[in-house]
Amino acid sequence: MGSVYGTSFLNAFVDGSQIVLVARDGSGRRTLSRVPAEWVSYFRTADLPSELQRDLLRSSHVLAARREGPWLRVSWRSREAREWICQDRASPVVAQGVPTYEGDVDPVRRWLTDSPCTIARPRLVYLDIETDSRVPFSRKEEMRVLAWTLVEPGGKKVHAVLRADTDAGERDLLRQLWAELAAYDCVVAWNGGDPIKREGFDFPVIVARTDYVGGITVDPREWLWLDHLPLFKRMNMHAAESGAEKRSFKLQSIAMAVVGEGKDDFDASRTWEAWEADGAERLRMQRYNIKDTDLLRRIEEKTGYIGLFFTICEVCKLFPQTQSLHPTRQMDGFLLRLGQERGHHFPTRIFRDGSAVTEQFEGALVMEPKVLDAEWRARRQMVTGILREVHVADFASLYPSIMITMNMGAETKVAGAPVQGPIPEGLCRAPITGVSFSTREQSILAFAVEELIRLRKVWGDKKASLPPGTPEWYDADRRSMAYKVCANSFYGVTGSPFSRYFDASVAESVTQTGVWLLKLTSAEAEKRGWEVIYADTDSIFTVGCTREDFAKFVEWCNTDLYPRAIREQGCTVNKIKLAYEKAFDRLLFTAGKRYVGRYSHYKGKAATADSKPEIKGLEYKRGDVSLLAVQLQERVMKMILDGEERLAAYEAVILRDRAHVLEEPLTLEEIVKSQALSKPLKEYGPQPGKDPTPEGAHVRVAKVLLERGQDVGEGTRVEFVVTDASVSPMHVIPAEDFDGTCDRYYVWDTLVWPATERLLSCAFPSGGPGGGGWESYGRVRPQRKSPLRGGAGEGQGALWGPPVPAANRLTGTPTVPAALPKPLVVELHEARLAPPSGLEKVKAVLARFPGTRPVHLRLVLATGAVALLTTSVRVQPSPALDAALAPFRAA
DNA sequence: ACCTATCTGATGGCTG
DNA sequence: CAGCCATCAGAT
Repeated sequence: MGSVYGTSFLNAFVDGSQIVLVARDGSGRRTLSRVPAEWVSYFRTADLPSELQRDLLRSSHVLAARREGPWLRVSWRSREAREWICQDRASPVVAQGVPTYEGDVDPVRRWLTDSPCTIARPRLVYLDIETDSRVPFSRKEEMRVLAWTLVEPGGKKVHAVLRADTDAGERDLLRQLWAELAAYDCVVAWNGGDPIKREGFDFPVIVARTDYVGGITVDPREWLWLDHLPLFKRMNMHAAESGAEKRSFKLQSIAMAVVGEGKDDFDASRTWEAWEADGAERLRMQRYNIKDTDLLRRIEEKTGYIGLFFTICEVCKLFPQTQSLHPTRQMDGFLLRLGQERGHHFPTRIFRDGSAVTEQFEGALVMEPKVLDAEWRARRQMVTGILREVHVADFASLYPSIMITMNMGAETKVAGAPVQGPIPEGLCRAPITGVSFSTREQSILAFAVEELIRLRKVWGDKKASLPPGTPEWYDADRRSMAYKVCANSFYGVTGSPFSRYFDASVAESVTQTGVWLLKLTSAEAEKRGWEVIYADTDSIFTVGCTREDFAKFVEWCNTDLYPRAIREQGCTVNKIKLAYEKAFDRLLFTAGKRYVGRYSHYKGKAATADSKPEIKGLEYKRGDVSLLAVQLQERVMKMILDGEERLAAYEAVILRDRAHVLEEPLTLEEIVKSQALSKPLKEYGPQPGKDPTPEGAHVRVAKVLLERGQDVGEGTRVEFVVTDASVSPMHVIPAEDFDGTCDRYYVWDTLVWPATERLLSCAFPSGGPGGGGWESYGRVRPQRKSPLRGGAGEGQGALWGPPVPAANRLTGTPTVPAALPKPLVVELHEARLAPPSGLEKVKAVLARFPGTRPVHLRLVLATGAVALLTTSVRVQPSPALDAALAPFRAA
């Protein structure tokens, strides 16, 4: 088939015994060509006993066989024949334990791997349809299509609406749609799903309706169907700045978060009525449809995710359709091709049943943040938990670098090499696991990852050489990013039992070499008298040194420490590189993987007043917490980072929000919780052969929504409101049923306050104003149920619950850890601290009496109330200090 | 059908 | 029935 070699293809699919290849000719016309579909498996001839080889070659199931170096390439007559030979226990190949290679690769992948063709950039179009709203979602194939819109990336729109509520009318509408689609190759829709598998919405509906109305000759396989929703999710999860883009994946919510565009004023659950009403109503529905479609285009304009995905597909030789989003497919595309070029083949992927126990392996090192330990703080005389001037270094692309440096790969792994002691010539050994790899020939994995990193740099350099913002600059940027995405995902695929590259000992050697490097680096930093206060996977956080010290240290690690240590493991190359990434001016941990900090510099560039803080793991970043919780946490976070030390200032913010939660009307968006269904709804609840597990609130709500005919498939985010958490299981309602009633005590005690309490009790561990513990702001639920609930106050539930009992204000046991030195308490009078510099004057006085005890300043306000100000100053109490403070003392 | 580590909250059994 | 504990699910 010389005519199709070396060209570019848009799509391909198996049709009987042939592959149909889709391309476009010079004038842009779509062309179809056919090549034979091959069901291939490889053997190593050395593995095949001669008798078995003879039998194989004579078998009627074999279409063709040829030698390729040490390999035997066998083309089977059918998929079933190949499956039996490679996977069935009764087959002589499996019975004799002869390994097979790539015996699961489908004909399209095989052809793409073997031919030097490239992936063409498809013509992209966005699609959205409106359907009959009277039909429940569970019968989506029975919904009549009322309108459709296509939008091009450039903004050009085509729209059509049903002319008559008849099958003939719908046939015309769909015929028009397919005629327009002929100009495009890749169709993008939000929750479009899969046209064949009945998943999602738009794609299966138009295919099912086309079948139903009849008379339209079209093969949907000629198009690439790409679901924008999972694509956005996958690309955005790591990139999202806050939880706003994770809360709901409805098009309207994402559009709001990304392009800042609100809903069109139209009730989507009444499309039928709008169509039937004709006139202005119908026009509104049409406008709504057009606008929704255009939102897809605008989301892509902002994010560039589809463009990046197209580039990833080009790099990995995949067609840009929904299935190609899976990293296993991406790595398969890249590595099968690379193996072919280098005369190497990979094991047949065995389909294990779900119940099989998969091999687990150890992961990365995560240190408990030292600052959370009260004794540690006491030793360092820290009154607050806020760290200052913390230097952070991290390894550049740690896992890819390790894979290259240790030449890791299933085929370079050496069985039976010594786990400790001297390392034999020609081997290198991963520390901790003791797994050895040959250094004589580069592994495919190492080569692949090195190639990806090299190409990333090529395009990164190219980008730097181009005028920013030009199409070429964007293209180079996307390519550089695509190579990075691939390089980073390869370790994960190696650790996945569903991948043909799965090897737990290789994956574990990757993670444990990381652990070893981190510990090595940490030990060296501590030898210099600095303290490593936190480390996670590929980064270390250090205090006690200057910027110059730390920069020099990182340099020394790269030029001295690592080259030496790596050589000692027998490696012949070294790609390990540490970088001084940033320093935090202020940094607050609440737990491992949870912190917020403000930079003093980032890669040497000094931070400015508007530099955004770095937030990791906190509720602020999560999509499942209520908005009120996020807002309070955000405010308090900013205050902490701004250096606010007057606890009374925090109290004001807390009490204001608490009063709002307990006493004022609350909006749905402030309190709604959102959780995803991680599996199909049917799989919740008691499962045969498994212990019964309690049903989560979101599952109970999802079942109600299902009853109402809504789409609640796997991955759907369910929004709900808790109406009574004082009973078990707690009472919940779908968000759409919210009428202003909710359990306010639950909202404060569980949803809102704990997230902020954790911040404050880590920042100011000795407690809130007046020395009470921060926990005293919580526990607002009265001991007994409000008499208003259920009885006389019918219909109000907890909505108008009683105000917070006075007993719950600022009481509780102080939480000063016993190990901390007792602070010296100095009472000051507000009037004597006249701004602007009153407090500074007091601090200046304190600074003249350096010592070992922390000071708490109690400020007596004009109203008689007392506020507590913590200081970072420590003093030696003395009569002289007493005298110096006298002018500021309270009467 | 990409890994592990970690944290948080819901739930239900057990205990005093 | 509050508090402790183990277990599970979900999120990062």
